[in-house]
Parts: sequence; C-alpha cells; structure tokens
Amino acid sequence: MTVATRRTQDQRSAETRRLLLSATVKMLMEVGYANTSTAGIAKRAGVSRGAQTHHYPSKMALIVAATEEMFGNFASRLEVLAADLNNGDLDYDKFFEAVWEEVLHGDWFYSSLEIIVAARGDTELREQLSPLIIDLHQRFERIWTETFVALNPDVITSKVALNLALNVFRGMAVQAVLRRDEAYFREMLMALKTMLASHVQPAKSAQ
Amino acid sequence: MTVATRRTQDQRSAETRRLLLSATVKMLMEVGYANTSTAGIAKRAGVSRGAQTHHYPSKMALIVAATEEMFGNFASRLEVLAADLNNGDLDYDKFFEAVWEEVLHGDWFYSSLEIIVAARGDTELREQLSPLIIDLHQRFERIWTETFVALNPDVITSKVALNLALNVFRGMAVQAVLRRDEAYFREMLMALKTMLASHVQPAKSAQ
DNA sequence: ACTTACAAACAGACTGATTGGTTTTTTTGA
DNA sequence: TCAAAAAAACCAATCAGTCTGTTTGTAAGT
Repeated sequence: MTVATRRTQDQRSAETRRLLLSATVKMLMEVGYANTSTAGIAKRAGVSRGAQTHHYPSKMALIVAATEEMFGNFASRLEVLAADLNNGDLDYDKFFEAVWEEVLHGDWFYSSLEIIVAARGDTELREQLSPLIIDLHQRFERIWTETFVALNPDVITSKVALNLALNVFRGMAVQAVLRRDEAYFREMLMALKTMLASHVQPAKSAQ
Repeated sequence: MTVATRRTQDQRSAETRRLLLSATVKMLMEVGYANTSTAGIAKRAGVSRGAQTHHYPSKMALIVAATEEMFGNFASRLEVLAADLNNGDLDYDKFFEAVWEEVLHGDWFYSSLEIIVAARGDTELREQLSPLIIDLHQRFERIWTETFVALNPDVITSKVALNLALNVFRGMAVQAVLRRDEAYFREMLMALKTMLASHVQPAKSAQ
C-alpha cells in the first residue's frame, strides 16, 4: 500500500499465519469460543478474510493450529520454571506460585478450557485435539519427573502427585470465573503446597 | 390435541416450565452451550416456541432458571450422600467414589461447566450466576463441615480440605473430556483420598 | 537484464443456514 | 367476557464457508 517492503512468499505466509494464530488464542482467552468468529479473528489479526481462508480453510483448522502453538508455548514456559527450580533461582513455594500465576493470568489456560469445552460437543474437534492434549501431558510428566521425586513412591508416585496438582489448578481456575477472591485462592494454594510437600520434594534437594 | 385432560392454568404453567428447565439442563449436558438453541430446547421439551418465550422471554432467563434448579438438585443429592456417610450406610472410601460418580455421570457437572465457561464471556450472565454459585458453595460448606472434622485445623481446615477435593474433582472432570482412561482416574481418586485422610476424618467416627 | 507466464497470497462480496427475539393468532381456563 | 397460555409465522443479525477478482513473488525463456 505505502512502502512495499519486499518479502518472500514464505515470509508473507509465515507472518500472516502467526498473526492469525495469535489472534485466535487471544480471542478465545478474552471473549470465549462462543464469541470467537472467523471474521472476528481476521479483523483482530489485521488480515483479510480471504487470507484467512487461504491459510486455514475451516474454523476447525484454525482452532487446531492455534491450540498446537499455544500448548507448545505453555510447555516451554513450564520448562523454564522447572529449570529455575532445579538451578535454585526458584524455591519450592515460589515455583508453585509462579505456575498458578501462569495458569490464572497467562494466555493459555482459559483458551484451552474454551477449546476443551467446545470439543465436548464436537466429535471431530475432540478427535483432533485428543492427541495434542496427550502430547502436552507427556511433556508435563517428563518435566515434572525430572524436577520432583516421590518420598513414598508406594503410596503416591511423583506422576500422580503432578496430576493431582494440575487438577487442583484446573479446578481453581474454573472456580475463579465466578468467584474472584484472592485470599481464598491463596489459602487453597498454600494447602496444596502443604499436602504435596509430604509426598514429593524437588529433585535437586534430594541429591 | 387428542384427549383434553383438564388442568388448572397453574398446573399447565408448572408442567411447561418443568419440561423446559429439564430439557435445558439435558441439552447443556449432552451437546454443550454452543449447540443449545432456544428452538432446540423447545423441541426437546415437546413445547412450542411460543410457550417457551411466554415463560422465559430470553435465553438467559431460561439458562439462569435451569441453573438454579440444577444446583438445587445437586446439593440435595450431596446431602443424601453425606447423610449416608453420617449414619454408616457409606464408608469414607465409598463416599468419595459416589461423589466422583455423581460428578462424572450425573446431570449436573458438565452442564454447570458449560454455563460457567459461557459466563466467562458474558458479563450479564456472569452477574446473574455469581450469587447462585456462592449460594451453592455455602451449602457445600455447611454439608461438609457437618460431615468431616479436621485433624490439624491449624494446618489445614476442614473447609479448605473440602475446596481442595472439589477442585480436584473439577479438574479431573475437565480432563476427562479429552482423556478417557478409567484406570488413571481411579488412581487419582485413590491418591486424593489418601492425602485427604491425613487431614480430615468423618465426624461420626470422631465422636 | 528484462519480459512473460504462472501460482501463491490476499481482498472482499456473496450465500444459505441458524440464531434469539418479536408479533400475531388461536386455544384454554377463570 | 377476559386474561393467561400456547402456537406459529416472522424478522434482523450473525455465522462459516464459497466464489470471484486482484496483487505479489518466482522462475523460465530470451
């Protein structure tokens, strides 16, 4: 239009796709799946609807691609936190607080919740997302088992403790939609840390 | 149409409303909020769209009324389970298994999840539902504190233990959407019971 | 170097279906 | 006789997907 910044086709494509996926995640996060239309995404991304359908012919293709990227981003973020715990930049308490912060205020949790709930009523979407979630979960388990060791593996393994913690976070985040009460969630998080502490400890401190 | 069973206006109204609310909850449960239309609800209820808009002029009025009833039903169901635990018809293990069964296969959890997620992107709906959820939660706390006592209230109170358990259930149910793995959830439930057992016990056995 | 041919990228109008809500008409009970 | 209840037609808005036309980059041929 104004200055013709010359780019290769690949560069143009990649940029457009990036804008679309980012806009998709942000819209899911901010207004929910029900209020996320393909036209809205295109507008938010600053891309024409034609460009959008060119790269992602259906809404599902767009959602699935956005989910893939979002899961990847979150796992990476978690890897960083785990590394921080391992090398001493974070202690046990701060680690969980950072994860909770990430869940509550990061891009990922609520957009994934929207997608999961949408998938409940859409067989095809569910089938497309299922492998992505399983992948993500395996990445979680790998990160976690490299970071925490169980005190009594016969009673509660490290893996189960991870899943318990994850599910508490999930549940809390859902509850937070209709109940904004920071003190309540702080108390809950403290209780979770206390209960977990008697079953797992950071691998680093076990050396 | 066929046989004119003579009923009072109140009876006709009450029956129509009952059919509509029941159909609403069932549709939310089975196909999700996104696929729940007012026309679909009316059809499923076997009621004309005119009758539906007569009793519930907007979709929100219908959703809110259905939520109210559903929450009431679930709290009642939980009261029965708690009473069974108190009078010895259920033991500690069986109680939690019954609650989990209720969450996973009952009418209420997934329909409430749909509604909560929908409320996230709809300010008015959120404001209407907020008091209902708080009511329900207070009922939970009352039931729970009459049923369980904390072993070390200074560390973890009975109330916090309840909320932790509730949130684990919530999280597990969300996870169950994309991960159907009964063994996994059994293991998770066992871990939850183990962890809870060291902080609360049934009030009855404490007498 | 410079055109030319072509395909990918992009833009935007259009379409059929569905939605929630309104209005009009008919039926039923008081 | 009248108002509540119920039925059904109707409407504007929105949606995902399709279609047609334009722009931009690429590569072959000269």
